[in-house]
Formats: sequence, C-alpha cells, structure tokens
Amino acid sequence: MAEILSMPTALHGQVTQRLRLLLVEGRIAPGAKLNERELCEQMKVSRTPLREAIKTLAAEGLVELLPNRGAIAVQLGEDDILNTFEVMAGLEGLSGELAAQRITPEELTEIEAMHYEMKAAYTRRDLSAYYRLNAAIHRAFNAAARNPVLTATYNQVNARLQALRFRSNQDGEKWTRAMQEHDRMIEALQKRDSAALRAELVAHLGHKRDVVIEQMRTATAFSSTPSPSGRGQG
Amino acid sequence: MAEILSMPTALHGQVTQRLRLLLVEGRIAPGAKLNERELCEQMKVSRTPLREAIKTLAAEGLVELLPNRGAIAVQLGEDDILNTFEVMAGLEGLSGELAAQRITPEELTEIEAMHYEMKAAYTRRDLSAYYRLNAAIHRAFNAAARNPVLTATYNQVNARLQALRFRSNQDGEKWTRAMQEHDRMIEALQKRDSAALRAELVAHLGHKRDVVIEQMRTATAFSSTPSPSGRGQG
DNA sequence: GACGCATTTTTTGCATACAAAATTTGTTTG
DNA sequence: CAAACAAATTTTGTATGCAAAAAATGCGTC
Repeated sequence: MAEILSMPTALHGQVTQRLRLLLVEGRIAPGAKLNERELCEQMKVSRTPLREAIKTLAAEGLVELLPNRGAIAVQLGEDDILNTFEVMAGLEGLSGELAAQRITPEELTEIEAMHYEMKAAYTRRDLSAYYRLNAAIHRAFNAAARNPVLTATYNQVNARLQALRFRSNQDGEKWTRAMQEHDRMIEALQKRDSAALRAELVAHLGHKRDVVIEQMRTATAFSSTPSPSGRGQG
Repeated sequence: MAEILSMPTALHGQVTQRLRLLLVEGRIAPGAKLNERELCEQMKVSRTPLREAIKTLAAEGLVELLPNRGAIAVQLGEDDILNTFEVMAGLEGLSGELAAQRITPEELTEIEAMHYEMKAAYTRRDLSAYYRLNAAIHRAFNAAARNPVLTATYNQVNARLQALRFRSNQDGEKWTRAMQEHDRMIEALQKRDSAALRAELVAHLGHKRDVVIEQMRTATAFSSTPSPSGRGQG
C-alpha cells in the first residue's frame, strides 16, 4: 500500500489527490459545482493540470461532466446507492472469499488484534476509533485477498460511497449486530471458510446499505431538495 | 445503451472514445508509447483535449502514465491477467445472479433466440459470428441485471482484457465445452436459478482464463521479449 | 569499433491566450 | 411588478507558447 501514500511528482497528480480528498471527505458537497477559477486559486495551479485532474475524477465516477457547463460533485440518488452497494457487496464477498484462501498466519494475527481493539472501541462506545478500526480491518481483508485489480476496483467504487459521508451513527442495536457480524467474520477467517466469510460480508454490506438508505431518507425528508435519482455513471 | 453510442459534443470526449477504440482493438499495441504530437496530427486536435483524454484512459486503466515520459498502452502480465479474470468472474457471477432474479420474459426470449443463433454459428464453425453473439448474450445478461453501476464496472475491467485481443481461437474440444456451458446458463436462467447461473458463469470465466493464459504463454514463448509481469494499476 | 560525454533535438508538463458558450445583469415593456 | 429581451460578464473549451526533462545525435577517447 506504499504506492497509495506516495505523492505523484506531476502537478496534475497532486491536484487529483487533493481534489479527490475534498470530494470523498465531503468538503465539496455532492451536487456542488466545481468552479475552475476558484479551484485554481485555491490550489495555486493553472487550469491545465486542474482540468486534467477533473477528467481523471470523472473517470473514477467522483464528478460528473456537464457539456459546456463544467463539472459537479456526484450526487447519488437512492437507486444509485442501492446499485453501488450491490456491487460493493459482490466485491467485498469476493475479497473475503479470496482472503480466506490466501491469508497468512501473520496477517490473521494482525486482524485478530485489530478485531479486539475494535471490540474495545465498541465497549467504550468510541465511534471514531470503531470506524477507524473497521476500515483498517476491511483494508486488511482486501490486502489478504492478494489481488491488486480487486483492490483498485473496490477502492474506486467505495470512494463514491465515502463521498456520502454517512458516518452511519448506528444506534445500540445495529451497532451490536454489526459487532456480532464481525465476530463471525473472524471466526470464518480462522476456519479458512471462504464460503462463510463471503456470506457474512455480503450480509454485512446488506445491513450497512439498509442503515445508509434509512439515514438518507430521514436526511432528505427534512431537506428542501427532493432526493436525486437516476444519476450514475455512463 | 443509447448513451454509449452517443457522440460526446466535447472534443476531449470524442478523442477519448477514438483513443479507447484504438487501444481496445489493439491498433495501439500493448506497451506502445503514445506520442502526443503524432496523435494530435492523426486526430487533428491540439494537445489539450488529447492530454485530457489520456488522463481519462489512465483512470480507466487502459494506459499507464510514466512521469515526464508520457503514456504507454497497458501491457498486462500473466499475474495481471489472472487477477483481472478473478474480478471479472466475480462481476459476471453477480451479473448472472441478479439477471436470474430480474430478467423479464421478453429479455429471456431474446437471449434464447441469440443462443440458438450462437448454436448455429457453432455448428457452422463460424468463429466471427460466434464471438459477436457471445458478446451480445453477455451484454444481455448484464442488462437484465438492471444495475448500471455493475455494468460500468464490468465494462471498465473488461476493456483491459479486450485490449489483449485474444480471440481465443479455441480448438474443437474447448469450443464444445464452452457451448455446453452456455446451454447450462440458459437452462439456469430459464429456471431463474440464480445460484446455478452464478456458478456456471464463474466456471465459464475460469475456463476462458485458462485458454487465454495458455495462448499468452505459447505466444510469448516465441516472442523475443520476456513475458511482462507485475504491472497493474496502482 | 565500443564506450562515455557533451550538445542538440524532441517531448513532456504547465501556463497563458483566445474563442465560444453559458450565466448574469440591466433595461425595457406590457 | 413580472416577463422578456439584450448587453455585459463570467466560465468553459481549445489552441498555443514556454520551460524543463528526456531522448537522440555527434564527437572524442580508449
């Protein structure tokens, strides 16, 4: 994962990373217009590398290009979210299936350790630490799957969901369920039961999807704008 | 699928499509350098839209950017191909699973018709027609899955394999097996047996992978350049 | 003749200039 | 006052110019 952290030497590469972060962290809101002049001033670069970065992010599905009208941050509607989770579940399932077959004892040990840390965070109701560890464990699954193409595909699809910034502040019951699901995942991994791990991950994603959709509905119910829909990537 | 055929109004969009076709059809060979000046003259555009197109294709994984050294057409090594097929199998499997659940009688009828056409092409040993129908059937599966995100993800990963241009000129035995697999797929689809269709598709992709790898090995065995490896997307 | 180094040429990367389209603003009119 | 049209401004899209890096060439040396 060292290549992810490496800073691209080229200016357009740096701008791509910075812009991607702004989008994924929601600092550029979904649906918001990307004004080239503004972003150029903010990033202290000319329009050429900025526009190249925007084209890259458009291919990644993080922004949408409007002919002669620039780019906007993608705003996923309910259908888009359902479709994206469906793909994510498939990719996560595959990731778990392969991880169960290929994980090394060292990797498993590290995941077990992170799992206990996560249980600690859950016990303390430390949501922030919980999410950090949750993400780390899922990354570890992906790494154990030993498939860079899968990792890249997963990350690309996942980035679009991250942009929603649903820190699904799940209530006690859902949190407990998620924790139990994680317990079963670790168990399946220890048994190298690829089918079980796949099934657990698919179910896990399904529940996460339900939480996100529920949150989105309550959120948009109080918003003036009607929920967007039907906009995905072509 | 109308939006795929639509020509983008913007110049960089047109260039992206044309360049993508050159890459996917192998008219720009894997590993070949993309000279900006040459391509500008060929496409009769300035460097700005061309460079934007190259950035898009880099995000799609069809070209690789080398710092200060431009771009080259991706050249997948054996490991890359195995990893890509692994992801493709997962996506195809998901596609079939969903298609079995969501396909309409009309869609099924059309797929059945195409299937018989394909059997005709097989009987005549008309490889060209066979491949055309094969691709059409797989596209129909994808369409029946009713998930644009899945379709987009699938197409993007598939494009990298298409660039190999392995018209896997399978011998009689393998062709017969592929045809039998297709028979079973249709059967599973008719029964709306999503698990069976998934399993058939995964197995089908696995065999296709074996054929491609075998071809690649015999091809590179006679080539001066040693087989490339380890090069994927970051 | 092969290798090493300096110079030239090419190519890439970024900034800027220019044209066309869209948006905004202002004005007029009913 | 609202709607509609027109002018001005902004913004996008493309072409070109310029600097730095890489590749190619030429030359000298061994």
